[in-house]
Amino acid sequence: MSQEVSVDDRMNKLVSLCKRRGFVFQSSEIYGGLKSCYDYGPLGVELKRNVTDNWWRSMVHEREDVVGLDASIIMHPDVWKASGHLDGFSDPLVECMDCHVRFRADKAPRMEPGTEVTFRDAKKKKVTAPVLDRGYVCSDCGSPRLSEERAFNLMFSTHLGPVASEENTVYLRPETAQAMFVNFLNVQQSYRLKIPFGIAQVGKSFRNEITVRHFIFRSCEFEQMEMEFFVEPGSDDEWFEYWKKARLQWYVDLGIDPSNLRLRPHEKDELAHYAKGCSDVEYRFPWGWDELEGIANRTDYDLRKHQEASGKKLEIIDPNREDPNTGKRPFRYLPYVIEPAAGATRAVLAFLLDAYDEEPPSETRKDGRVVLRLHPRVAPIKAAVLPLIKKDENLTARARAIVKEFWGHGINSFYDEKDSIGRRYARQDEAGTPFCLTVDGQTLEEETVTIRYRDDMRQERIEVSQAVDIVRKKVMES
RNA sequence: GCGGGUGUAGCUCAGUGGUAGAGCACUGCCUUGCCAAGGCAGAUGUCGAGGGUUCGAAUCCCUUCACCCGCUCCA
Repeated sequence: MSQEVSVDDRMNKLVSLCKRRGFVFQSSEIYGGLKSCYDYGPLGVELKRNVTDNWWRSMVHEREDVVGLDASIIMHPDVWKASGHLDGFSDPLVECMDCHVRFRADKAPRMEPGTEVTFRDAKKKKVTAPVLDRGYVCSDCGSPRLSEERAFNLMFSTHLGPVASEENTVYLRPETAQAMFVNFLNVQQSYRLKIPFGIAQVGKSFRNEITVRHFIFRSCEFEQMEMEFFVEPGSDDEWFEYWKKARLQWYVDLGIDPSNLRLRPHEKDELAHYAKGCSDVEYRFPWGWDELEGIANRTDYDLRKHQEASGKKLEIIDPNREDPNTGKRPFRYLPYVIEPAAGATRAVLAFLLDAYDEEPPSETRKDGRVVLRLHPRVAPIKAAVLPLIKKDENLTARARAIVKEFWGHGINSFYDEKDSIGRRYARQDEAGTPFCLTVDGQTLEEETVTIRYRDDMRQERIEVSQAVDIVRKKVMES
């Protein structure tokens, strides 16, 4: 019990820290805030960019077989008709008049209309009532006394053009994936790609979720990191296994505690209609295990749907191979797709929660400290440069020069001369800055600075001329 | 959307009808100079918002917005 309270506490403390230090603010706060919308402050924007940049680097830049795409958020409405989002996103919801649970009509237990069913009402009394013509009962208590079905379209709609009308209704994308399918041949042909290959995209998606919860975990406007990997049918199982492993490892490599991560295969009844297999990368959030990323074997479902709906062939033509069925060249086929689809904003929350640590008071620090043990690669600021004494212009000038040198090498670093040195270290600990360089009298005499490590507060002296290299190596190699 | 809870300074919170507060944080100066040191001075509030009751509302009533917990959905 006490543990649950402290876990709850951790989330609340993180939300406070996010606001206090400028990671995340509530959107439009001075107007009372807007549901589920959040803004990323000076440190938050750096962290989020580092997360997506590291994803891009690992998925696109460090591979021969994956290329990038940045597609428009508004797409032709037929795309969503073909993908099934226009239908599938209008889930009829029903509320139980007895237990007040809200559930999806299409997932409710079916019953023959007119059947007398016995269930317990709100006062737990046994009641009998006939099943309505709709032919289902409450998925929770079994009551047939239900509200009307109400359709909820989960896509945001707007109009393309100044006059609002049915004909020019368009939608904000509910996922980035469809742009990769629609552009499949454009990318493949322009870049002379051979199967297997992937198309990656990072960007915002929008869903009118029924319930939003858990800070930035589930919001109506969110950021995705998705990659569609096109493979020859038959090799899909192997690639599915490959990407499951690779994606889990990505989080581990960026410092998430492996004991807080797991791969959870979907149950058969949980699988989306298009998927042959799906596994979620889950993180142990304060409220329980929850999804960071889904890796799905989408088969040729999407390309087939778009091929049918658009009337354009989306097949790969391999002139050097014979069709296994006819024995003739070329071999034409629709590739299968393995999709690792990650939530970037969810990853940000996981990185923050996993890094959040409170140290009790110790000999060196009587107040204890709050420290974000972020991996150096995702840390918003890599190095803080601090003159030991503000009054000495020689020290401040030297420190500022060092910061400039870091900037010149593309390393985000920060200059701070305000308050005592201990207080400045504490501020950087809360910001997750892995390294502090302190410029003191010795610096001017022998061109050395102390480097102080966030995680264990250890200090050592290094040559100023090597500072950039040392920090860069620690950021890149750790 | 349903049920329960919360909303007062940047953060954590006290304040149950009678002059809006504390700690930390923040700004300036002095002292100190390697882990949130001390002193002096200072600034800071639509008491979430709107309406009502009252001589008087942070406090009572109504409406609304946002957040948290459960149900539900998803990356």
